[in-house]
Amino acid sequence: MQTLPGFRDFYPDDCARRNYILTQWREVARRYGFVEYDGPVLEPMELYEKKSGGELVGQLFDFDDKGKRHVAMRPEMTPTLARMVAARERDFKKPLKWFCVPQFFRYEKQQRGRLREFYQLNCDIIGEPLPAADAELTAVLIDMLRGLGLTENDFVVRLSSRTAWQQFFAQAGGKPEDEYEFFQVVDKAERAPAEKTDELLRKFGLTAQAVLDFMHSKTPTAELVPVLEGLNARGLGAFVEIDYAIVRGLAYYTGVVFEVFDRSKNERALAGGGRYDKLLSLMSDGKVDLPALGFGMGDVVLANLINDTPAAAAQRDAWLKDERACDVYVIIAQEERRSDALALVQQLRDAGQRVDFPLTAAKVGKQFQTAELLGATRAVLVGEEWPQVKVKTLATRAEVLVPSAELVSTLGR
RNA sequence: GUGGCCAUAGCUCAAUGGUAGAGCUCCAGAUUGUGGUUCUGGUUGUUGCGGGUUCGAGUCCCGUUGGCCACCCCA
Repeated sequence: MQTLPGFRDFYPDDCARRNYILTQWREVARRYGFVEYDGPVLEPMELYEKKSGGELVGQLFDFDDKGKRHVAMRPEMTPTLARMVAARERDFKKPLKWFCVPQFFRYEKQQRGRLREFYQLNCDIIGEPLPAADAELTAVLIDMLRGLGLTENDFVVRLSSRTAWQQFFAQAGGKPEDEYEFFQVVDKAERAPAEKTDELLRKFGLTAQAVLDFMHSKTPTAELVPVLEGLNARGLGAFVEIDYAIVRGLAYYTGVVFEVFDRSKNERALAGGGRYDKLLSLMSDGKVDLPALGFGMGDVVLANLINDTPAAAAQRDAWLKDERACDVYVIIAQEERRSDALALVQQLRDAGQRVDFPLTAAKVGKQFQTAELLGATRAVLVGEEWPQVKVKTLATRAEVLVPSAELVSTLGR
């Protein structure tokens, strides 16, 4: 039996590498004052039909449960977040800075950087309309990646603005109800042939050239200036660029939008997000009307980039080594000392040490080999020296004799 | 959802249509109280699965499942 397509087994090494990313995400989020929340993995289907108008429903893992409820594995967090905020909005001081590290499920064809199951950090700020929030969100995003050993040479945040395109469209005489269709054309303008774009834009009285000229202008709009200032003040200016080619696919973005790309261009987007000031109101049927912004960052593309960035991979490997399963391996050189050894094992574990030992009789050489394999930093040899034991530092091969009663305090240092 | 390439030992890969192999890993020993090196020996396969062509198929053909890549999409 193999795993379902797009799903992963996490062997201990894989699990440790995954946890490295999740741990860094949580640490940096907390450093920025974000608090963690979570919701159900399984949700009623209607929750997702409401927001997207059914377009994304084909990419859901959905089924009928035994109570005949139509349910779906969660493909994203925003609907759940909207429900949670709407239900208890008054309980929380604004702005809310919430994060979540959910596992998502999307029925898509897998390829590099895209599976059917993945983890995605979600950070959202709710209840703050001013650009200071956009700068703070972008800053935490940058520091997430810096914390994983990536630099401005490895990735770039491309900042853009839906507002800027709205104004561009309005000045050309476009109507607000045509905005989304226009955004879709803009989104594809760089990839599509100019003639095709011209044809699609004709009804709006626009040309491909006009759109591309604006797209490639690097002048920040009034909305983006304070965001850039906020990042420059933090010393993070080198990580961002203005790029109006970023539009984002979905309809609900209202202001600043951004995507993060690796400089090598080998990967899909590392993260994406932006402001969605109307969405909470839409999803709560007007119960709460709070401005909001957020981003999502998946583990799959990120892990690829770390693998292919030597400095980041080295930092991860150092972390993994530090997380190894075992501090002390207790070697039982004489089986008649096994119960004495077990007493020591228990004392060390009570003192918080990570301790392992052979469950069955084995040669001393084999036991050292196991200690080595488990990444133990020290071995404690229990045998003919009793009531003393030998403490050996495996890296230096240095041995000292220690009375067994003093072992815990000796190793505690 | 559409199209292209691929599938051989735990891993990386060999094998003109003619006896399925190598390296690494793993296990054991050299070494009965001392580990990463070294040496010796050993285990491991319905060649993804199901059909077909052939005297004979890992190899050719059809189907199927899975993987990789591009497009589509990307909450």
